[in-house]
Amino acid sequence: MRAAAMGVGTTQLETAPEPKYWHLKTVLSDALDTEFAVGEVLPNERDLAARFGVARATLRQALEQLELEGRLQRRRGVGTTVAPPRVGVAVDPTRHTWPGAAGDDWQPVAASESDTVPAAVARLLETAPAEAVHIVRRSRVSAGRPVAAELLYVRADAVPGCAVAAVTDPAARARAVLHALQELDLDGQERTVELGSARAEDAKQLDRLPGSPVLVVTTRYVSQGRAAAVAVSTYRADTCRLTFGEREAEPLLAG
Amino acid sequence: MRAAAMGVGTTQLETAPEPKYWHLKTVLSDALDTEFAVGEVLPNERDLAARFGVARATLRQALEQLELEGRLQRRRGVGTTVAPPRVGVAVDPTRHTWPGAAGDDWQPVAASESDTVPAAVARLLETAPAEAVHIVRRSRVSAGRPVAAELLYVRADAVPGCAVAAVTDPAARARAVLHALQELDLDGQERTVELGSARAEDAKQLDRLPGSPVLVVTTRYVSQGRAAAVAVSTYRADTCRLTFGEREAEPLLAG
DNA sequence: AAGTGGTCTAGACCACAGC
DNA sequence: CTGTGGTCTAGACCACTTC
Repeated sequence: MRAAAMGVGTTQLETAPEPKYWHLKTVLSDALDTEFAVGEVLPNERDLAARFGVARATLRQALEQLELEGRLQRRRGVGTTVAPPRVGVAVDPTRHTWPGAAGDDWQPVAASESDTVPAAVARLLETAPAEAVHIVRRSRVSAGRPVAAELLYVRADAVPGCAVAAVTDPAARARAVLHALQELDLDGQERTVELGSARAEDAKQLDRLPGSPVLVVTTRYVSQGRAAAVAVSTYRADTCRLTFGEREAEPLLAG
Repeated sequence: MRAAAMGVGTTQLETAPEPKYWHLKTVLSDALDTEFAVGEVLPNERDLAARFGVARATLRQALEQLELEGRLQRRRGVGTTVAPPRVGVAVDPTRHTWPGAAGDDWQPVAASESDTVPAAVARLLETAPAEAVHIVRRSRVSAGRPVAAELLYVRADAVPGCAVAAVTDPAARARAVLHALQELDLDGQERTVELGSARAEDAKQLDRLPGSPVLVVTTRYVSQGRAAAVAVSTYRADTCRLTFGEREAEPLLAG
């Protein structure tokens, strides 16, 4: 088997002043570069741990880091495989447009109406407590894989309400809300990016376990001097590289 | 003691279909919101684990997630404290300027010259193998805390070389390289954001342990139709929220 | 010296995918 | 059913900070 090249005794883990899992990560990382192809499956964790003479928990700590850096992909019941380079997803089209405009590659999933939104969102939306808000769930797919899940909050009194309220089918309603948005003037938008962990619902949509690291992109859409909508998009941190600017940039890993 | 409010038996961990650490994280998160002030120190891990009737490793898994989300700060030998809200750091000044321009809050640390740069950087810089490159290390401080470490790669033949080469003091040399950059025309810049883990050197500069999660911002500066410089900035993911756009946005946590 | 979080071990059982 | 990664335990020792 291919992985036999990652032999025992070729590296001295025990004399290092640094943690074993750190050393292990380095060794594995080098092995991935030189001895494995994208998509190839690694030996299972118990074998790998034995091969390196460490406990399985220690081996897992190294694998976790490599997965965090987008080098590995682990699936329960299946195995650990070498991940392809991160896919670059454009986040900042130079053109400032509303969500749902022609050319954005988000797909509406469903919409509902609510008067309770997370406190942080309410603050960004500048809504009063119990003010009605449309909530649209969307999904972004790139290269056949789901890369992001989104919750879009739209102030109900920012869009002409009658046409939307009449729609009861969730999917149709989502389209209706997005369509109504396009009629508004867009003054500007502000974005933030931060690290988070996937909530249960987003995790399902992203085909990951709850708690997986995600890049949370928060966008605030301003119309007529006031926030009309707030989008909270969660991107898979392991597989995505967010790109800003005119054109797609080349891949670059952390190391 | 204050933490006594997070009592045993108030929640049923054992009947949940979801992992214990996940449940635990939720309970702790709620407790942080309602019963703790920013900066307050939590009971130590052994006590907390006993209080919730779980192994210390399980408790630590929950704490790890909360730290990842910027809710907690853990320091070896000291304890676990409640973290302040993430600080927003502006990444995309509307004005397109070179690094080192007046008004950017980066501080040059040192500079050296090298002909070996990471392969990914060389690709972005469009340099030939063994082509000379200036490497400037910079540091970004916000509210008295280090928030980011940066390595700036500048193509040696993009800047007038003579004036810089004569400078031997690393700090002075860093300033010289940055100063030389300002003379060039800046056509545009492209940015990417991805998740990474701190390398040993960056971790030291950021006052974190190696491997800590960081947001890696890669910027490519284009002059006269060719890349003149590439900046790789690593921001502390636990304490930072990157902001893009005209003005600073309000804080928003992942949950 | 005492107390903290960080690392590591050697087991066990569970949840899920695929045959 | 088997094999995989995911969760969990009850200990041990280490590195670091503070007194």
